[in-house]
Amino acid sequence: MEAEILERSYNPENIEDRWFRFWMEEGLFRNTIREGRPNFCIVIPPPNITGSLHMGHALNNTLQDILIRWKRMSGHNTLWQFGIDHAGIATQNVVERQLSSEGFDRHRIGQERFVERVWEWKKESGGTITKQLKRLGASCDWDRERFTMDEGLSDAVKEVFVRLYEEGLIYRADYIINWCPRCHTALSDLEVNYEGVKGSLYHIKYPFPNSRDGIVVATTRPETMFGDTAVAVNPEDKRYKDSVGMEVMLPLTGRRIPVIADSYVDQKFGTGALKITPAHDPNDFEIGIKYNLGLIKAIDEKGSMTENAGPYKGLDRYKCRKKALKDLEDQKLLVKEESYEHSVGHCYRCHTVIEPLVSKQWFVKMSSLAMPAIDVIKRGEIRIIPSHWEATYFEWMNNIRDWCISRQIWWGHRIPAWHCKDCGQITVVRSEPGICKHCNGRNIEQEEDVLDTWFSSALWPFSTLGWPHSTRELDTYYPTSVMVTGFDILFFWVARMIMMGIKFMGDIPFHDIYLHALVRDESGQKMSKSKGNVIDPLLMMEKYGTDPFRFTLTALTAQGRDICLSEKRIEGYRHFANKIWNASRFVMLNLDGFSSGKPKKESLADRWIIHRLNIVTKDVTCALEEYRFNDMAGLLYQFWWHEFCDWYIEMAKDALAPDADTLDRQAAQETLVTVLDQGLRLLHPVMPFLTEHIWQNIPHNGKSIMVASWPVYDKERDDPEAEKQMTMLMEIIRGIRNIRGEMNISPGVRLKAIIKTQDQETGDIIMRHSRYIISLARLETMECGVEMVRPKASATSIIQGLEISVSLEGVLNFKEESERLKKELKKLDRDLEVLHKKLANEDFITRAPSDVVTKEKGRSSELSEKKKKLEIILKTITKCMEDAGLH
RNA sequence: GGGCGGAUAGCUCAGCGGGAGAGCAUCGGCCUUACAAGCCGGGGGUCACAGGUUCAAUCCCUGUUCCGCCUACCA
Repeated sequence: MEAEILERSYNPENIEDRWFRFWMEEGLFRNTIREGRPNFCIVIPPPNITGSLHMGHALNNTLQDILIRWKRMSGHNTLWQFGIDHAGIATQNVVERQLSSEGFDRHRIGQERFVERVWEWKKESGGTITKQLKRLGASCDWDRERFTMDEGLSDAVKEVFVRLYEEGLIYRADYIINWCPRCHTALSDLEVNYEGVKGSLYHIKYPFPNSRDGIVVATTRPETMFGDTAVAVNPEDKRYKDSVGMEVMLPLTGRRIPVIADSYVDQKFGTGALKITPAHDPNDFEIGIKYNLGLIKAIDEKGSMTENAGPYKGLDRYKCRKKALKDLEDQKLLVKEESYEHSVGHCYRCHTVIEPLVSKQWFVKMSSLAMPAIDVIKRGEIRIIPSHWEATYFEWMNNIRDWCISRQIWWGHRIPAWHCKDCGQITVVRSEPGICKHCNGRNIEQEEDVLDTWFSSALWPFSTLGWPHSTRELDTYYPTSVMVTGFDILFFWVARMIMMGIKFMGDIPFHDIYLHALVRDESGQKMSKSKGNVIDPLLMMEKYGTDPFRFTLTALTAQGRDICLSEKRIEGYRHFANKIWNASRFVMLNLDGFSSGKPKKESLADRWIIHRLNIVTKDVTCALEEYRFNDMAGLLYQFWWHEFCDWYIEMAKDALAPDADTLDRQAAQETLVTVLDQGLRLLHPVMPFLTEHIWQNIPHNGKSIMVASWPVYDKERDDPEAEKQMTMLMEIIRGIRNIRGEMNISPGVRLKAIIKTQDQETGDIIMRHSRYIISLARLETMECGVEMVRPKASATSIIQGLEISVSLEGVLNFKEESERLKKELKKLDRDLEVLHKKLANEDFITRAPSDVVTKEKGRSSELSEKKKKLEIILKTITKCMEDAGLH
């Protein structure tokens, strides 16, 4: 690749697409397995086929990409397994909508044709999210893309279903389930969102036969009364003691139902009498079983009333409610209506109010699967990060309920079960059996229901690697390294993967679970289309560049905290990208005559920045190891901007000047290239495009920064002496700049500085590096030594025992300077007061650790010393003011 | 109802038993030829409230208030 001079400023447009293509063409994303290397594997949380990239995806995949790129550079065998989820209900909804716009519905074209239509749709629109993830720079092994509905994964699904069925862990039963009347399917408990809804609590009188008296029940859903099979009261309830065992008449239909007593009923709620509708309420269902009440279905799968509702038959459930209430009122049986807020289940896909229904469905028995999945977390075989999610996990797993896995839709894995019309038995096998296993009859039909999408997702960590076949990838990468996902699907997905992994692979699916936060808007609101507060990641990437966008997400990803994203932050980090761009540009413009090699003459600044680079390498690596993404970003930001750019580059300028010593220049060039190279590598996982582009244009070895080695901390390169000396020089420079700033002296004015040291040695160090101070503090001259005398008309700072005076002959405003010193003294007094109090405390001296005491004593004497010096200076200033007649 | 998390600068957030931090915003001074998407400097906080533990608390414990979130069968 030919080097090019960088443009004057960072412009992401021209570089992102280009380098992504380069990586693809070079096959750098591809998983390569080499013996003797550690393995690192992430299976992607599969995006929905219907999806397009939102902030959650952007965050989730940025973090995964950071980990994968880091491990790839560290020399691991790496696989980031990509794939897509068929999203049963969501996809079916999309295609149904399409059909309806053409004037069809799915029942008219039939299941087979419908499924074909979905595949057609997938071919056209299914690739959207893939393209978008590539735009984000995701370094998945794109050649290994899998789809939950493809052949291999479907085999895995069948295999698992059959084995669970054979073990008795899958069963079919009549049970109360959550029914979505719009999607026309059963849903698992997790797929129902409960929301507070303002409704009413209706008090309805159920009369005794041949009596005007009766029992008043309270309900939020009067339309379900046609399915009532009893009225229940608390056995302790004195009001109803005599009624238990009697019968009441169901209003509007006149059917008789018994009054029963059960302690489940809360005397204090409503009227203390509860209507029992086993076919339409999960609790009532339980009570129904307990008392053998039978099931009367009043509402059908479309949400309309059944013949059991008598004259209301065929009415929509809400229309029926309205009409029934009016009729009850006419009959004076509606005793009271009070407004009441309660929570109502909604379909998580289409937001329709869920109807609890009794229906024949397939279930997975969970308790025996859950137990080992609890243990692996307890034993620490799988770590959840941040760990506080463990409690939530245990809570759910310990109270786990059976999982309803059948869905009455057409898009999904059809349940591999065949019903025999002759003997009524079920045959569950891996492939079309042809005959009934029980009676050998040929009159069999496959179950129409399909499986919950999460059933196939639960197998994801091994099905994508080839299971049930034995493959090299499966051998190498299972258990995978880490699962990176949002906490919102901890139960939906993560827990189920653990259970299935243990069950079918005999091993955990991953070692770590990193649960990241939700991305919210800047005021902490969940982003949603209806609120109109969504920030579109694609728009952000276009506007500010992918790298700054990724960096922003990374910098905001603190463990256990939600992310409040504002566009301002992205803009800010674009400035950071520009800074890196320009620092690199500076280096490239100063490489005349550069030849790589160990410098013969290192300056203090060279030693210092190499030392800092080494430390940052250690810290960044450590942050990654602990999933502290925000710390990683912060460390890199600080190092690049405030150490490399603000200090090292400025200090190197002298050495690069045309008239500078050749050896100095060589050392500076070598250092600049080294820091740039290593600094870019450290940054690459977060900002892949920018770093690749720059890296390709500086002296480098290797094909791509993507596969350049990850920098390694080397204890030998620690240089605490350089750090110490630089810190002192930096503080001196800051001290002089501070005076300039506070005194409002323009940067154009060159100053004279006089530094009085306490010992000769320090003076020598300062003099040896005076060029840094002269240049960065913009001095004309600098003198330094033990014997220095402060000029009368000068402003002074005390730093590390040094008395730094800036001569301001003729320009010093004595009043201003005395104010400045007084301010400084006031601050000192405050600090000293605290310290004195502490040191005067006998308990502190005796009980605090001795190093703390020593430190505080040292600080105290340092500050006292400083105070003394400042007071003397203030005195002379005051005297000067008096002499000049100022007050 | 149960559980979890949060309350730190104007904003968004780190930190966490011994000297209150960052980015952005703000104010003052600068076109100092890598960068005005920049440089230099400044101001700004009883670390929600009340107790307790400790030589020492923003940090640990208890309680209160307010905000999120998860979870649950009160009709």
